[in-house]
Amino acid sequence: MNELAARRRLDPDARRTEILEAALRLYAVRPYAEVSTTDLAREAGVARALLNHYFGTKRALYLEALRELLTIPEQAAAELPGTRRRERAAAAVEWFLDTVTDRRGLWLSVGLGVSGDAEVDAVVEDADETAVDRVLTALELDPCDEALRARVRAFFGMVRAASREWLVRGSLDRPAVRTLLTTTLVSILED
Amino acid sequence: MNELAARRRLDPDARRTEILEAALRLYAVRPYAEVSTTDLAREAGVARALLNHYFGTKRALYLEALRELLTIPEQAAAELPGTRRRERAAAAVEWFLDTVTDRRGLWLSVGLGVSGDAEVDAVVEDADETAVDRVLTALELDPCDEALRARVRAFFGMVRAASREWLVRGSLDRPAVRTLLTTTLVSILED
DNA sequence: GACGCCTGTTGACAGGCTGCCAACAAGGGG
DNA sequence: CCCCTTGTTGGCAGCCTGTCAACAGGCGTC
Repeated sequence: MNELAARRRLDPDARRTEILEAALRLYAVRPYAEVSTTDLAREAGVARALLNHYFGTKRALYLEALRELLTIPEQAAAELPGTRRRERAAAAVEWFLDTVTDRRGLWLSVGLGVSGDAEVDAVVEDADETAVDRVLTALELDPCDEALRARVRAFFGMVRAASREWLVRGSLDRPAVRTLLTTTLVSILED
Repeated sequence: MNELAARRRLDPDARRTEILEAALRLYAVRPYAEVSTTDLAREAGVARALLNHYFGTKRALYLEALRELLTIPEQAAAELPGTRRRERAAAAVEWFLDTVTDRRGLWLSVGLGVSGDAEVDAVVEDADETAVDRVLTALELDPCDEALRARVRAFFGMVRAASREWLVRGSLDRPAVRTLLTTTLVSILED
């Protein structure tokens, strides 16, 4: 921290946000294990100890960043066009593809699947839970049907894998992904 | 290594295997980041430096263990009962569920999804590739159709997520998973 | 049966990373 | 203008990993 930038004194919330955004920027490029707290501090233009002060632990900061990333913009999704279920499902898929296109770098980098790590999994599962709510509500289905929710969560597994095929491998183009996901979504909804 | 066990001199292959199996045992319980080379060495009853001697790096040992775990027993799977495609698909799914039931601990622990880490992903993708071959061959479909392969890989995403719902969450029972996967598999095969 | 060599095996070292704590200083209140 | 709250930092202690020279098991040789 003996850089050009002098010692600034910031509002805690502002500083927290600065650090979080720096973290998101780094995790967008390299995976968790390859980012040191020194890197994070440098990117945020801050002393390393400040990370611990605000987030306690490197891991906690990562979880926070992950949660931030996975938080779906709560907007819309309720107002989907179409009347028949298949049309509404197609619209939901389309909306998802748009969102992913925006956040492409981050979405793909932070790890999209289940990690085998309990805390990381918990964050991902939380995010999935609200996503399931959104989907079921948008499709006018019962959000309390546990078996149905489970099938949608399973469907999300395919969503992640299909995104990868589309964005990383390039083995499917966007229309193909749309068709695949829409068809599958409709199919799993009917028992 | 000043334990009870005296210094044994082993055939390199045997020692390699011992270490690998020790690693699989540990990774079955704790995730990669929480297992130190000291732990690995103790579990294998060996000096820490020997891990590096045989595998070069802690990470390389992990990748080896992961590859070992994901290697599908090459047996069978070609001789599936049933004649119609749906029957054969159902049989394939059933076979998969049996396999997972066996290796449950390991399968679930090592992380089932995409990790965001290039090398780990590569190992998982390799395993997926041969799995795709098996499935398409068993179902008498063209293993060279790239779009088809991509859809099957996407399907594997659902397979992993559904396994989780079944084994970890208990939100789906085995018959429900079977139905879900079979239906979906058949559905994605027909463009 | 004793000796010597090949090589499997190990202890110790160096570098790097994380969490913690006492000390420093920005900047608003008196 | 000074002081005090508290945001911020440098440095310390502990742990972890990769490397290397040295040790010793056990097979071949005499």
